[in-house]
Amino acid sequence: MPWKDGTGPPWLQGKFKGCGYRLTVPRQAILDVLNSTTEHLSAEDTYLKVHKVHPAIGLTTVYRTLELLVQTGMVFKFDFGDGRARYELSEGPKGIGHHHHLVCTGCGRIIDYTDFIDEEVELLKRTEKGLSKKYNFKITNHMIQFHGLCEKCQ
Amino acid sequence: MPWKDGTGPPWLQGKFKGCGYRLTVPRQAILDVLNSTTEHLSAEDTYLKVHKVHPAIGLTTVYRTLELLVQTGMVFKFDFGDGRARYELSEGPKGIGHHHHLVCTGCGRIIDYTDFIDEEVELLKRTEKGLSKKYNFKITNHMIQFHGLCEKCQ
DNA sequence: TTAATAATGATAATCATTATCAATAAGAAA
DNA sequence: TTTCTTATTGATAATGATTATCATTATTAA
Ligand SMILES: [Mn+2]
Ligand SMILES: [Mn+2]
Ligand SMILES: [Zn+2]
Ligand SMILES: [Zn+2]
Repeated sequence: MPWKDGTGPPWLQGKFKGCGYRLTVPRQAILDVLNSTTEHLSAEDTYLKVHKVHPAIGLTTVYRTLELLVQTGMVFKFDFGDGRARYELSEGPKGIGHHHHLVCTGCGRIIDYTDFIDEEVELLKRTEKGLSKKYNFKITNHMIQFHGLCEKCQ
Repeated sequence: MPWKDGTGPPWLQGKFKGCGYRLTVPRQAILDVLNSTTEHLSAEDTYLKVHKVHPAIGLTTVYRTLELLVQTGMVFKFDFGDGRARYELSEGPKGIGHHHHLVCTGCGRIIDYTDFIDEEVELLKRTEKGLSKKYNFKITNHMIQFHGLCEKCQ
């Protein structure tokens, strides 16, 4: 979402302040959890992990913070079809970079992949440019998922 | 989902029977509604439209039927971020063919697009082949969304 | 400090989706 | 047809993820 001071899209930490938000203990803790996992955590997953270190932090705050992180572009929110939203740091030191997902419709397993990204990126750029022009749409992000059956499930 | 008699992936109508399911009045009515709109209907949207012609058909049946249609591949289920699932005939006489979506994060507007699909299709094929091999994943479908701000919202 | 305001967390409320289960409808058998 | 067997339906209640409230607490600026 819009950065209140007009700065670019920063990542993590003090970047919060660039939007006029406070980087509080709960927010820091939630960022830490997201930054130290490769899983696709639900709000409750996140809450449980945060809870181990900071038992006082509530589920409501986790929901609120995740939403804030999504709005500021620091976190991506996904729906993999299991009835709860899943969150993932959009970028970070320990995190995997930009990637797409394979979703097993059998067991729900998610595979991050970055293969073929080069070709994809090139095409996506062209596509985004064309779409932006034709539909006068300001594209800020894209989402690609492949659905199918994983090794075990097929 | 799997076709009980081993036939290919058919569309609409009597195709139901190929799976051992009955093409009942409610199911027919729901298919008719989906087949006569270009909107991305939620379960309740669908119910309301069905209700005008068949007031006896209940919301539960709409949910069940939509899920069945999704499982049999006749309908795609989407999450555009507004808290309810959206459904669209995967293919049909009056429907638009395979396409992807532009999602406005401002007002929720959805734009179907088929532009650049040729290039996309080619790349997707290659990508799917590569991913299938590398991860031993049987890919059955893909989902692409571009998120951003529409004309009005930017 | 103190004042002004942003953030938090316990709780209750929403609301889309599912589970139940008795009543019906549809297809097969007689 | 008539009967039998089973799939389907719909009213209702239950579930469960997410949000709204609101009094309390933490943070920042004066
Ligand atoms: Mn991922
Ligand atoms: Mn569409
Ligand atoms: Zn699987
Ligand atoms: Zn818009």
